[in-house]
Amino acid sequence: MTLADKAYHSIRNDIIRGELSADKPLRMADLSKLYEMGFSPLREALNRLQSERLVIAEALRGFRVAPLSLAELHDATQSRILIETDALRASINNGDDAWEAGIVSALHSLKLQVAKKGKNADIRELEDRHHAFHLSLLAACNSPWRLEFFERLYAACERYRIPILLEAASHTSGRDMQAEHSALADATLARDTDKATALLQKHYMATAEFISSRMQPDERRDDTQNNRGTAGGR
Amino acid sequence: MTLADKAYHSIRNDIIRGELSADKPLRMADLSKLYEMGFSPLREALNRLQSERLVIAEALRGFRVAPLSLAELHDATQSRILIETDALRASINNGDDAWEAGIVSALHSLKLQVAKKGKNADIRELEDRHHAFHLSLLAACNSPWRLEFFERLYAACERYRIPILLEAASHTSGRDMQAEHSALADATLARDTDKATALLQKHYMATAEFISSRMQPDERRDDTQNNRGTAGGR
DNA sequence: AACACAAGAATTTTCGAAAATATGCCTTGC
DNA sequence: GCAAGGCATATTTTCGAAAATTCTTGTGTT
Repeated sequence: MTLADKAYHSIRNDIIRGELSADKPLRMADLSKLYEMGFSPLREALNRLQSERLVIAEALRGFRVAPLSLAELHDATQSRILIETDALRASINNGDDAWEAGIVSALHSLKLQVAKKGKNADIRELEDRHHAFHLSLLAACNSPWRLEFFERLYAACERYRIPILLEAASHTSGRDMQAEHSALADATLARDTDKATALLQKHYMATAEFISSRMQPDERRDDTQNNRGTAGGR
Repeated sequence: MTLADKAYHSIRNDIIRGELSADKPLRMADLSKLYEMGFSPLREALNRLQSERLVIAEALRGFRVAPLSLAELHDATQSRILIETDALRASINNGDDAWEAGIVSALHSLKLQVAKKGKNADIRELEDRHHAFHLSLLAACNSPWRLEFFERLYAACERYRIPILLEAASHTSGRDMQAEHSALADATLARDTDKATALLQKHYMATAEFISSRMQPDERRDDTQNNRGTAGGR
């Protein structure tokens, strides 16, 4: 694995997990110190992330973390539902024994991690297993393109979910995520396509709704850093 | 526009138009001569294209043009249908006067270019207008993510279409592309969602079928350069 | 006071060379 | 004759500095 690869994974993680916050300018000198490498591998990583819409590049004005907005959350959620319900349908049609085993295994692994809740440091592991579970459902869809889009949208949505997960109050959402995951796995393994896709849709819409309701405080802003308000004062 | 941007557009074009053929290794020294710039902007461009699946990168072994395969053509076609029928539906719901005008204008522009057929050099212009027409249909869908996926899949499919367009025999496909485009525009402007999406689906499936049938000769190989078969001879 | 302009500083982008790694060839040993 | 190992070459990857551009600050003019 080259330095550029490491840079890519590190920066991607830091953006998704919110350590590099939305709209933050990414100065080469700072990144170079932070990740302990020269400009070349960093710029290569940033160029990849630009294609994935996690960073924005402006010619001769460098890179910055892509902004967040309610509009994008809704667009990403709707797009996920479109692509994943289709992929889930295909998976249910094509899936073999190994696919089923993968789902059971991923669900169990996720449950185990949820049981260990409380420690903040484990949120990353929890997220990895959550991602693995949703991927396992679609794994047999036999469509590299749709899986690619799944990955893109998963990353896009994770950026909205993580900050809320970090506020311990996350369980007060009034819903039982694990029950939803189990029901989704059950319907899928039972090859009940309509039920499974309906549950998947509800699962994503509920999450988007919950995030929307909690996003009001300050992050709802759609426009990029408008200093106008503060600068003009007095 | 920076050198890296120019490199990105040039290489992307050359891959899509087939000047850089599938699986071809992209050596830095060659690219540097061909595009007349140093390694840095070239590598940045290649990293972007890697994210778009137009080039493949292997750590410490450089880049090569992404391979073509019947399987990918079918996957990309099915994915296009999924995403674009949805986006077209949304566009028909949301579209305003300017959207309608854009379609009429793009269709007319496409027709004009088709009329000028014969000159090979115009295929690029023809392709640009074809792309613009299909984009105009979806322009009002109000979903940046779906438009992004449209662009990705358009590029992926164009790689299969272009080589066939270049063989002058392309018109012998037994179908009238312009009639299909006109019918598609008519149904869309009439806000007949079901008819428009059905036409779009047929349009793409017919193209994929035609390409499939013509791909037999030598490009059908799915696996990347497997020397096994020839080496083991007898 | 507001604006235009210019010099200096900060930053991004690009280059050319050095370091790291892979590839091909040739020898050596069996 | 053939595989294993090692040297030379080719290639990718990374660095550090130079070039190009933007941003900031200060000055002068209206």
